[in-house]
Amino acid sequence: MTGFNPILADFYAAGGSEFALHYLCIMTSLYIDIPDAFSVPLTLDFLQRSPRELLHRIDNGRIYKLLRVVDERVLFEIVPEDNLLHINFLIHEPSVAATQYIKSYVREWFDLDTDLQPFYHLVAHDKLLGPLVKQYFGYRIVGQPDLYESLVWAVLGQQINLTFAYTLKQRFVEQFGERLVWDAHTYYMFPPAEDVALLSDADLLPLQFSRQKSQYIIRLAEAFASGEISREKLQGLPLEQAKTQLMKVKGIGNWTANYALMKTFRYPNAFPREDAGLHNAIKNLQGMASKPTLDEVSSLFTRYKGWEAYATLYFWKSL
DNA sequence: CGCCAGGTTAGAG
DNA sequence: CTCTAACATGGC
Repeated sequence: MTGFNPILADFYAAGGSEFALHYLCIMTSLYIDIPDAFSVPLTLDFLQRSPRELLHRIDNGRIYKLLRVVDERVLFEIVPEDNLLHINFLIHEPSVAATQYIKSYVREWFDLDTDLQPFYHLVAHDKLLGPLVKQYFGYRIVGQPDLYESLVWAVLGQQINLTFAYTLKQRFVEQFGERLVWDAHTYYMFPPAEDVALLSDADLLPLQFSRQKSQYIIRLAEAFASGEISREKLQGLPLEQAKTQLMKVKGIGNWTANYALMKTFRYPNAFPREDAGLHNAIKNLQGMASKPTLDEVSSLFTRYKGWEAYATLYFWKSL
């Protein structure tokens, strides 16, 4: 605890302890309202895609995560309840600013502020997506509020299968990320750009990064550490301008830029048109003999105009 | 062993 | 602007 709390001061003066713990629990609670079209089980499924994920932990339907907020380390759990998410801060009470940050982080992470009704209305009778949005009602884009982390993860996943991408990420986070042990579990944070900027191929090649991935990631970290790129600089730009800025960095092509625009900036019309998984999903659902060409993808997506990101999410879900 | 994977770049036409 | 080779390595 930091700062003076008159109630706790009175309490400590009285010499009790059980009451203090109880009181702390109440103090460190936070509630987030969730919209109707939000599926907790589907969100948890997504978060548990890989057993190698170290940046959050799911246990008994609760989500645990450690975040750095300026110079604070905040460990919290998210407890889904009927129409809200209950957030408990563990270890210690965060500052007011950090509390607000966590609250907006979670809202962004699960995209709780998007009204999905227009999308559901648009594709209700769509031959391809209609059945999917019924089956996976309330499935939302789990985003990545941190632009740097979003881009590094996208580069890690370029041209390799997702299983191996998670292996690389696990090694990267274990070796270079800060960790905190609490209640017999280890929580990790993504390696900060300032640290990664100082690495070299000699550090990353042993983790089985290709020379290309190693270079892309180090240069990306340098760009963030120097302030050359930041979420703040790109926030609010029109989609095409933001994409152009991102693609100036080596290793960020059209696919990666769109991925970040979709997962971090949440442009509803951004989507990775070149994505292999998307192509396979379309091929399967259409019963095509081979994967669609880029022109065919563009043509198909005209009917999802304004909701391309969510259309892509449900195509991926079909795989 | 072969094919593919949540691609990107540099270079040629 | 489009097409191609090179990159690099695990998963299945």
